[in-house]
Amino acid sequence: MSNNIMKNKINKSLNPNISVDCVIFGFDGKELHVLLIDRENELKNVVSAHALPGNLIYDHENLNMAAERVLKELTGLSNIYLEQFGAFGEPNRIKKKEDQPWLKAVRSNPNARVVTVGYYSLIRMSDYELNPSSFAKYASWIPLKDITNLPFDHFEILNNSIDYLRSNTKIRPVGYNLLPKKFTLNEMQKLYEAIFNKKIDNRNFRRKIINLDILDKLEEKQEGVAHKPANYYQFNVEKYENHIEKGFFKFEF
Amino acid sequence: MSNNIMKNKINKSLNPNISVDCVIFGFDGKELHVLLIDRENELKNVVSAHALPGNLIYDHENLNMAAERVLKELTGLSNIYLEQFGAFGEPNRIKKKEDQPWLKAVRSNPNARVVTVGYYSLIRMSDYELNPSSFAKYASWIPLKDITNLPFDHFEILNNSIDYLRSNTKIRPVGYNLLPKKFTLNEMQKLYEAIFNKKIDNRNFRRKIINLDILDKLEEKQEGVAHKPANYYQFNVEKYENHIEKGFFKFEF
DNA sequence: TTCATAAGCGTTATATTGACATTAAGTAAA
DNA sequence: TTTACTTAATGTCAATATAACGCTTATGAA
Repeated sequence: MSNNIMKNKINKSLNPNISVDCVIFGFDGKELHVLLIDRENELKNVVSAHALPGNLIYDHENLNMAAERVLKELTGLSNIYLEQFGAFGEPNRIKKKEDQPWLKAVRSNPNARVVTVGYYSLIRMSDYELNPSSFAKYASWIPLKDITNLPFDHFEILNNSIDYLRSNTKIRPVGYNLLPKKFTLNEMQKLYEAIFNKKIDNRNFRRKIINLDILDKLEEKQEGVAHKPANYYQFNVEKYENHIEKGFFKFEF
Repeated sequence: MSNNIMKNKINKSLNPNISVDCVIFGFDGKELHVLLIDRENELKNVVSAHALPGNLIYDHENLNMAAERVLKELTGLSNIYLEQFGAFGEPNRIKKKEDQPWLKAVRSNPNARVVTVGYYSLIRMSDYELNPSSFAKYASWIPLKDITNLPFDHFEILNNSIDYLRSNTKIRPVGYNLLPKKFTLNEMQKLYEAIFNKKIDNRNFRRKIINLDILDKLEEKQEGVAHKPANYYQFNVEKYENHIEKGFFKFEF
């Protein structure tokens, strides 16, 4: 075996012990969805067909690259900003009996201990087309509220990502990736209500958001709606980024 | 080889690809310190003697357990609450030339790609004795401000943990593990000043902290000091835990 | 007695908060 | 063309939190 081939082989090997899993939240204007893959594709009659898109990483790529690659391979989505939110490493996290058939079908070393790193992202569903490449598997948007269990520790990972999303949303603005370019304040409010899963007073919401000074009010209004048309807003990217950077904290000294 | 021995061997094997690293912040009443191990112990003339305490994990332990074990083995510290703050997985994170001699001295597979999970903790230095067991290696407290470089990506990991600590301190109270059982408000203020590395107005600090309603004012005062004696306070554990749980966020709807 | 040191306190002007109900602007239907 | 329907948009008040700012107090040491 020549040195080159050898090197190539080493570089392109999947690491049996490290994986990434992606929690992609999508917003359709009404409720939060999560992007799940359909494992029937790989194994018929798998106990729970849906799972978070995730897989082992290659030794030549870093964790972010791995998450992006895996997401693309499994769902077709690319150019998505992914943020790490935690590592999950219970020794038995993929040892449940019902999860073994699938592991055996897809892993060359199904018994290896795997630590996974969780990544999450927020996107507007209408911006992306699922499974566009022939390489991509089958993935679909499932309403968050309908997800009650997942294989492995994916349900725990999902719940962790939700906690993370909520904490994060209290600390810095959210929505640039979730809302259309132009949106109404009520659409934005619905997004926040979806994230926190509770009703928000609309006067207070508007005041708070506007005082953040991250939005530009446009001239444009809704058209063709059977009610008073709402004004469109858009994010002022510079101010938005600035707030993302600094956060808005209660405790400043 | 009997089944038992085989099992034991599998269970007790170090995973070559996954490690944990611990950033332990200590407070002495004046400034923040970080607990670093001295690698001269294992290899003479190593380029940078100090490093974060960290090592590969066993396949039978979860990440938290691994962090606790590694910390104990390398520094002697135990019973410390460790919190995960990130995973670090650049493919070349341990590939720097100057780091190789040490890796070769301590790792059976020094070329393996290793992803590490960072844990951090905050403790009062006076509460713990370093290296008490014969098993423990050499570790010492280094003032944070004096740490300008570290081997591998440890300096990056350290900086990440500081960011995490600061964000966290803006969101929930800190200090229960860092301050003595009884402490003065000025000691607490010094802690916050050490964390944020800036002066804080003492009237405003007192008002904010007291309004948080997490402290109990004691009858006791300082004795033997050549100035007006300060009143002692202690954390009201129940209220403190409650605030840790809920956080104090600017954005409530 | 006075000196040095750190502790401890208070006010004011400004901004932010939560709670709460009505009017406005457009389409659709009668 | 009038009326009904639907969602958008707005304002006030009382309470609370904020930043900025300097002087007095209690103790041990000299």
